[in-house]
Amino acid sequence: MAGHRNVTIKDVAARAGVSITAVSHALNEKGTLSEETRARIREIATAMGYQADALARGLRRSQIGVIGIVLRPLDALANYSPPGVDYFLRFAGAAAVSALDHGLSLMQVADLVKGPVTPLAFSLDGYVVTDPVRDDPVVDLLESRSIPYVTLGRDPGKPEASNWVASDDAAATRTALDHLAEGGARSIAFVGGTDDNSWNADAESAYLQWCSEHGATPRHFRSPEGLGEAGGRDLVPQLLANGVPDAIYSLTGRHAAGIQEAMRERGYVAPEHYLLACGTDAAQTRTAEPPITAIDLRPEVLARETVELLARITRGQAPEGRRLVASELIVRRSSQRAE
Amino acid sequence: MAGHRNVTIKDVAARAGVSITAVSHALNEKGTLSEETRARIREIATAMGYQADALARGLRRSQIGVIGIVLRPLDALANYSPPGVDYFLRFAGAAAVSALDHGLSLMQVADLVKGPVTPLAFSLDGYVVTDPVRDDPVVDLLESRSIPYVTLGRDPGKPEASNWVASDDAAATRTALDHLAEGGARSIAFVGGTDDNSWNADAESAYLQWCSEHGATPRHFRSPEGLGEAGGRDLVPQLLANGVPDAIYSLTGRHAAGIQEAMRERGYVAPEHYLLACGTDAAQTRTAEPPITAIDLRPEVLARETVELLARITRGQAPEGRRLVASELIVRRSSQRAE
DNA sequence: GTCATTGCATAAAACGATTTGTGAAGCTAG
DNA sequence: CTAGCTTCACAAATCGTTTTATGCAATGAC
Repeated sequence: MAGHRNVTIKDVAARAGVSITAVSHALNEKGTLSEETRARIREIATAMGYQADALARGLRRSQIGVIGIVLRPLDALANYSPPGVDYFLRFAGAAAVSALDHGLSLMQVADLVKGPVTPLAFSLDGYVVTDPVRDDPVVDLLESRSIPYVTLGRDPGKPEASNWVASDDAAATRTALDHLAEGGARSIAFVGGTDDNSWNADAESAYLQWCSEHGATPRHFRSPEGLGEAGGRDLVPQLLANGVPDAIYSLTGRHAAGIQEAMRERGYVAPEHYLLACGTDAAQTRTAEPPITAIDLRPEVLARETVELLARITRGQAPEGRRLVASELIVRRSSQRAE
Repeated sequence: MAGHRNVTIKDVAARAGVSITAVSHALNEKGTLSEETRARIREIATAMGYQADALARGLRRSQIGVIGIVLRPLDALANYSPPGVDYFLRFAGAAAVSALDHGLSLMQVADLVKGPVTPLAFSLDGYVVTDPVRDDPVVDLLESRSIPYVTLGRDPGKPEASNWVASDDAAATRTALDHLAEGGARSIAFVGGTDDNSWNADAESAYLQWCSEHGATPRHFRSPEGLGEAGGRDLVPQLLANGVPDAIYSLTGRHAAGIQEAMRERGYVAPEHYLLACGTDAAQTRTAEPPITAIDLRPEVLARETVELLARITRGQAPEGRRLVASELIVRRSSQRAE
């Protein structure tokens, strides 16, 4: 059943009694062929089941219809799909679907900068890079190879860049804090990550701003993203150092889950003893006991916008970047003061 | 920052003062160059940051270092990542990692047979096809293009084929049924899917066999995979038609979840009123209330074996296929008779 | 001094498309 | 009849590799 060599442009040309140029022009609406000839060639081509070889075409056009995606924060983690990061999985899945709408397909590329990388990596049409950090080596690499890319979240080191899509983290943070304040919280502690990306930066500065506007004393903590739940747990003694805070706002889902556990072990349960909210929604926030109020960053919308921007750029169109996507607060039990 | 054309083999040749043939030979350990020349060329090449263009190389070698994966059962579903199918996600994730071990990377290809498909689809080195059904059009397509592939689960229409890896579903089914019987169940109902794939077929026939060996009357139901939880719910009246069964063994996680819900609504709770077990593990079986006993198909092991087999085949080595992977029963509350 | 033999390097032909430039007809205008 | 236009098709160059076949020195044997 093997040896069935695929039909090439040469085969079609032979059958149609024309040159390969004619075939190429007919199929790509180029050149100066007569409409009759075009039609005849098209007909024969489909009859023979001809499909242009993507590699050969790509070699000429330097476009192969595939974009890469680099999930930056996951590069750092040992496991590529730990629980609590389903924001990225949802984003990647949605990006793949969106890509199809533009006739592109999506290839996930693991860590572009270390180790042997996919041979195809540098032949892709463009990249989506999620949550780059300042002076991100992946971004630098793409720049040096002049491969187009769009980042999800601003690149903190490139304020002038416009090739990004991001969730409106400042607004989301204010919404969450307002919600907690409405629940009666006066002192709200903030827990962020340590990666130098725009998500952490924007949420943090929005928190500080909010505190100053509301005359609250900021209580502000950080824990490395990589530590996950353990990082959240370890923070609890500090969180309790000056008494139990009225509310805790944790950016990452894994920290939030760890905090909730460690708090419970000490006898503090949300929403009775404190309010809890999280900056991103995940399986963990949904299934926690009690379920944790969280911000839905709307990865599907973000993915659509990101891929659309990248697709335009690869098509050489003028990019209208810097797109902000509004998030949505999902109120759950952890922040609803009992009646 | 653009226009920074990548360094080609020609550039390296020019700098080294040799022919491009020499460069190619030096870098690929071919030809009859002297060891000194080889070394010198290698040095210059790395100094210049040369990396062979994957497309051009692929055009010659017809191997680009990328394999495709088709998640067959998901093609049928509207959404590509509905809850309860995380077996596939785990499998795909693990396959990607395994691929890297073989210097390959993995590209997920959505539905190869309908609609416009990735241009690159037919230039990939090979495919992993999960759970093909009888006369699967995807498999036929790959055959007709003589693209190598390995299936996860036997192709029911190709008993002579050896290019497959599968979980040992007959053994797993017996293990689960034995476990339920140990819990005191005499009548055990079986719920399978309707897809004509080997998973359904093997589990079903193992069930019938087990029943005849144990003198039990088989009570055996089917519901289309696509219906998900609703399909499970709708089956409950039939399941209860002849009284409450001692135990229910549902192959898919989504059916199991639906069954559990609809049973509870009628006042039947596992494990008090009946025992429940599921043929695959998923977020739903873990977080259900009570958590559902399930079979861990060990997607990571399956992925490793599958990719390894495919990698050998693409390298032209003699394939040793037909690999069976043992599953593992995870006992949870739904099947543990209270003391 | 000639003829093999060996050692080393290269020229040229693929791979399968796209694109640029050229030219052969057929037609019209003078 | 010829110059000038169109109209339509094709030859050949190109993309960046790999691979096959060829060739040139230098060495050794007689």
